[in-house]
Amino acid sequence: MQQQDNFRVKKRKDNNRSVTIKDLSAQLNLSITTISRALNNYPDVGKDTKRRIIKTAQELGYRPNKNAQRLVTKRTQNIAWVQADNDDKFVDPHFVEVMAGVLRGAREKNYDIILSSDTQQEQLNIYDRYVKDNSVDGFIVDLPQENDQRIRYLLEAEKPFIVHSRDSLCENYSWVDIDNVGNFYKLTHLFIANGLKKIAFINGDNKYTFAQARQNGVEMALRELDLPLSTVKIYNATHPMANAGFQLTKRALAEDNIDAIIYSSALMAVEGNAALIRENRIAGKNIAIASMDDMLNYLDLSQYEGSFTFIRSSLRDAGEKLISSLIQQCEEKTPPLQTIIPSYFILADNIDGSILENLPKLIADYPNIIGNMKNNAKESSII
Amino acid sequence: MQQQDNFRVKKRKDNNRSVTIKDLSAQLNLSITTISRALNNYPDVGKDTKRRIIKTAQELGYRPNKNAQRLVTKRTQNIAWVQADNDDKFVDPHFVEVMAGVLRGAREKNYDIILSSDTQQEQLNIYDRYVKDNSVDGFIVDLPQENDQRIRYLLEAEKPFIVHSRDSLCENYSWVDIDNVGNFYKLTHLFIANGLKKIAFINGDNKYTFAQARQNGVEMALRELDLPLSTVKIYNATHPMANAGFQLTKRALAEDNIDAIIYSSALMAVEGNAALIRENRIAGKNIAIASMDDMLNYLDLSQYEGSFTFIRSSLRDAGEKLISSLIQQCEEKTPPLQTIIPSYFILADNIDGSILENLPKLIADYPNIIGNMKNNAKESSII
DNA sequence: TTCCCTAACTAAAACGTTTTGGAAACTTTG
DNA sequence: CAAAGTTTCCAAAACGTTTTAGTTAGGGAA
Repeated sequence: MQQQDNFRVKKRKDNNRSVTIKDLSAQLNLSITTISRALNNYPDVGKDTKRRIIKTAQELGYRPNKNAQRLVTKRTQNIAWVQADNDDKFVDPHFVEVMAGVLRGAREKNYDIILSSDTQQEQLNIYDRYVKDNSVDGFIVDLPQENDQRIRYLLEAEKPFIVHSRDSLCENYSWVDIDNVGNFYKLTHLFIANGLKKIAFINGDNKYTFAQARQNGVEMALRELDLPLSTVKIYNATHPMANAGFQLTKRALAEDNIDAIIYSSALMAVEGNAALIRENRIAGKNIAIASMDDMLNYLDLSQYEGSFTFIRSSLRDAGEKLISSLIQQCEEKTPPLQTIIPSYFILADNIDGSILENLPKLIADYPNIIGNMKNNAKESSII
Repeated sequence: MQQQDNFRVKKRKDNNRSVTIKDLSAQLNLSITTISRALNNYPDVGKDTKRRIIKTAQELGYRPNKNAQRLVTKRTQNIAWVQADNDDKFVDPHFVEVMAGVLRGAREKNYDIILSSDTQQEQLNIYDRYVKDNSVDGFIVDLPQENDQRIRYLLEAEKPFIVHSRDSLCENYSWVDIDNVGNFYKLTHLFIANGLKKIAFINGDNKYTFAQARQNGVEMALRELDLPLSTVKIYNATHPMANAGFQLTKRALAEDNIDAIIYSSALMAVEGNAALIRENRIAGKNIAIASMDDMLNYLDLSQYEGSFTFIRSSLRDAGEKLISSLIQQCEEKTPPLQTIIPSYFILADNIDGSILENLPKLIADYPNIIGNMKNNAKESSII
């Protein structure tokens, strides 16, 4: 045995072969079992032995072969994140922010993120492949639509997953979301209370539940105030972002005599501002502007603060929460984890926010409306 | 044996166990070897048998266990992409565009992308881990700096990799880049020939080689024209993007009596335009503006065309080329693959581009300058 | 008939771990 | 001193593939 050991150690440099547990075993004259158990912190290995093992493992640069580990443990420490790539546009730039959070959380827990993309029809095949070929432990699901097929698939397959945003049947699974209903409910109240009469709401693509929820929030407020739904005219950016902010703002200005615009994304708000300037509409002067602000690090909004009202929430925090909840769910069987990421209102100088504090309590049961009002009330706060 | 088979097949549903090659073997009364060889297109399996095997494999939804495959073949079909996450900012939004291309190319070849992030110091540890624990076949390296430690590490480790952009010692490895030197050389010539006297160049962070190359191109043109380097005043956005466009434009306007600005990124150009408007400087009227345009799908530039000059190049194409070259390199031992992605000039209405056609031939040997002029001359074209 | 060749198949080893089910040596207890 | 624990170690099986090194059966040539 000992001879073989030395032979092995000498051969180690050949052909860039990795150091294996066998090499350690040879070097240390210990069984493979003992080494494995030492490195995995089992209690049944002597203190000195353990120290010795760890020391030479480091010296030789030993790293357990992940694929062997994964084969036997059936756990991969990989999380899949499949992006939609329908047309040649692809990729919401908000994705970058979420990703930053996800990657950070993954790193902490020693997980890796497997990223891929495909058309909506093909996405399920990717899911299926990942499930069946054992390459991931769980999934991150993005931008759900109502009755989303990915959610159905994963529930059926009993694979751990977590959804960023949620649909209206959000009972059985984990998600991370903001309080879209409550935020836009409050915002509508706020604008109406400040005397605004005719509002354009430039929302995202209505096929996504986040956009539906925002619309629901707006309409809930209007109903509560006994105002016609037409008080807020809704525009949907069917392809999110690309130029929609500019074009839809132009349309909104042309079609009605509006005194306020609400944007569903800061990217659209900034684009739209260019259109406003051309029409001599100045935010905070002769028109009120509000926007969701997802804190995109590459889009500096400080020049707009004071004249824009923002609902601010951190996508990065959402990303970190997504991955940490998902990993928890992969490692221990937990009930679904559902989190609301807090949002804050940053008010334009000419907007009086006192109304927000006196808003009627948002109560629990709007059966067909996305958003659990109980959570909202306590989590969402105002600066 | 046969009894066991049936037992196995019946048990398949239990506990969500995946279908294995053994199940197929049992079901079909064939050896594991034959099944493996049939599915991998070996010639030594009968036609009928092969058909039968493929049929039942599909019926049972068999997918070879990736981790077992990876263990024995020592090939993972995984590519690592490690992002820098230094401070709490992180993530160049240009990344999204490149990613779209990379993911698309990966999907085509059935590869997966493993994405992770860490601080610059820690990144090498991630590389080292991936190499030693056998979890990837190759690496994508982003935003290199001069004498980049990641490149040195990977050359040393003899792992396949490809760099987006390049350093000045770009001989030994694969990269995909645009002709930064040539583009900014031409642009400078163009502006000077159009009578512009004092230019601000708002460049990226100078620690990256792409920014250095762009500066080199500008200075090469000035030297050729016997103009002082101060003709173009260079500003570096030390943290790329975030608000730099706005702030640096304000500074540039305050510090000199400039008649032109060159932006290294469209994001900065758009931000900067807001600052220009405040000073009553109108692009194409009383100031000339040029910008690199990486075709960010979420940033619509059509409203600026005509008054801005753009150097346009597709990051998505770069992404696709990156991954396809890298995979090729992983699968066959090839010499380094080096690609220049073409760039096109889109001229502002008031800019005369005829100068570009008569530019002195860019010739080969600028030893300390990034960019191989031979490639540039033939690949870079003009619309 | 015998020998060789080819086509079609297979048993067993290997990949590098973890896990199972002990065994040996040493300590404590009565 | 024997019995009963404890501590520390280990051989072998298992994970699910691919690959190596064949074997078997059948057909054709001599």
